[in-house]
Amino acid sequence: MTDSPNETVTNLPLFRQIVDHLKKQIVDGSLAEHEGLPSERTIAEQHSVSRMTAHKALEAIEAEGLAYSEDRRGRFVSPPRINYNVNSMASFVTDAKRQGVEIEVELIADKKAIADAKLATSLFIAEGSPLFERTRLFSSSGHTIFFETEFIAPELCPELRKPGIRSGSEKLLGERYGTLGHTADIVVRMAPIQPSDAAFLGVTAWQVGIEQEQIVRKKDGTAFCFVRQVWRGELVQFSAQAIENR
Amino acid sequence: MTDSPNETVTNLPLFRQIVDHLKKQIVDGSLAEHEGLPSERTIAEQHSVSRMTAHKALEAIEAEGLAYSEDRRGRFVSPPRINYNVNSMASFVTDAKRQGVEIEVELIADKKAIADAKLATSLFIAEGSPLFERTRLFSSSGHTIFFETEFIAPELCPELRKPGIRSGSEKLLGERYGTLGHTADIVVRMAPIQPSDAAFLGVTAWQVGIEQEQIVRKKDGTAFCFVRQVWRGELVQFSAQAIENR
DNA sequence: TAAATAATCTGGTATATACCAATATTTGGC
DNA sequence: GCCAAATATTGGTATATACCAGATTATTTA
Repeated sequence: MTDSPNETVTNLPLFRQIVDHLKKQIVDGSLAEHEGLPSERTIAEQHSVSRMTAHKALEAIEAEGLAYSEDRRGRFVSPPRINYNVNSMASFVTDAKRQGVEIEVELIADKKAIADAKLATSLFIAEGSPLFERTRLFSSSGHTIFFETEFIAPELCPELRKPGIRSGSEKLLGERYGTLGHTADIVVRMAPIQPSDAAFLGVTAWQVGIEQEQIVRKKDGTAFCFVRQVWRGELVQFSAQAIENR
Repeated sequence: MTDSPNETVTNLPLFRQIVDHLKKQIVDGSLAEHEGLPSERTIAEQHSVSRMTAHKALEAIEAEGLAYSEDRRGRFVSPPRINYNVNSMASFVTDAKRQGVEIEVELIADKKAIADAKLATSLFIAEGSPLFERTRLFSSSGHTIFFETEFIAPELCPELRKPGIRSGSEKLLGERYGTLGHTADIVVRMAPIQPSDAAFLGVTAWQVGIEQEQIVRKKDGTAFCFVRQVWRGELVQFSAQAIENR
């Protein structure tokens, strides 16, 4: 026993105490979703610490997924996590709806591309093959959640060539491949968000997020589509189901 | 065109340039796995920046999963990511072995516990019910990767009561439930590592990692085991397979 | 009233400095 | 050669200060 009974047994760094203080305000609801947090300078003054310490505290709050920052605008309370079931090909959008979260989808790119080494390997096509590249941004109440870039090999699915497919980009994920998509190999990893990706999300570059890659296959096992998603990591949790000896 | 042709088009913050410099050294192999990086003070001197800037750069390198830090010892090059297939109940250990990574398992706790609210809900048992709690630490070449705490409800699986089960803790994951475990509901999310968990992993508290929760079920669907894992996020990637209309 | 301008606020970055406590290393004594 | 004490090194934290450039708001001007 080195601590005397009446002194608090914290031993926490200073900025951690500020984190706990802010956390309380967020979880007890005195700060609403998307409501602005006090600025770094205000917090520094309130807690009589330097601005750098306040900065560290707010950074930590972000890491916990309780708030997000917008460069030179301020910091705001994060909405709760959304669950994403990676095992189901069902639409994330309808999935979210079931959780009471309305998702907006915005098409931000729809162009032709050519397969680089990675895409070529993933889709078993030649490097340089033509592809459709389509990027969509998913958000909720104006707050970006993730974006997704699909690379579709038209040579592998003439079904998608017919008119309407490119204009159907507003469609929900679950409907996008019609009866074409059957299985998908998914990889999820934690990674810092690259500047170009951060621009899409309206997020500070290099902050840690979640990267997801999918290879979508037809019923016969042919890969025809490569999907890459970049998520604000604190906004989502992934669920899956394991089965023995699959 | 605001940039003149002969000036580098970086526009990167100072610490980012240091990150890139270190990154190069790591990826081209001039720094081996688990080899020590230069200290913050050395880097500060080498690049003529303040120590805080060097600190930020090294923090960023860690966030990218290229290095890890040990408090007051130094920073070291991270080993490459390990893949973990969440869809298969197969052993992570044998899975890793197939990738050429040898895993050491250490039992760090094996005791009786009682169900709190969350465990009670997950396992459909009464709050306060007795449980077996077992914690194991998984590492590779002495480098911790994750730990796992299992909560097993003995009332739900008398099979596990017989002698041998508690002593079998060195067994591989895939063998642990014998033919008992059949499916598992898995949730994966990014979260800062709490101090108590960080202690297990030998990692700085609050740094972002990956939390996994499993509810393991028998063939009849009865949940009998709750598993919680905490990973060094940069060390792993999760793979899964999605199937349409499962 | 509407548009242009100025002042203020914001987070991001950077420096120089300082102290702490755990860890490594060197040194000294036997 | 071995062990203990002194020293150096390390990452973590904290402060005070400063500048930048975009965002927001207030003010002035046409």
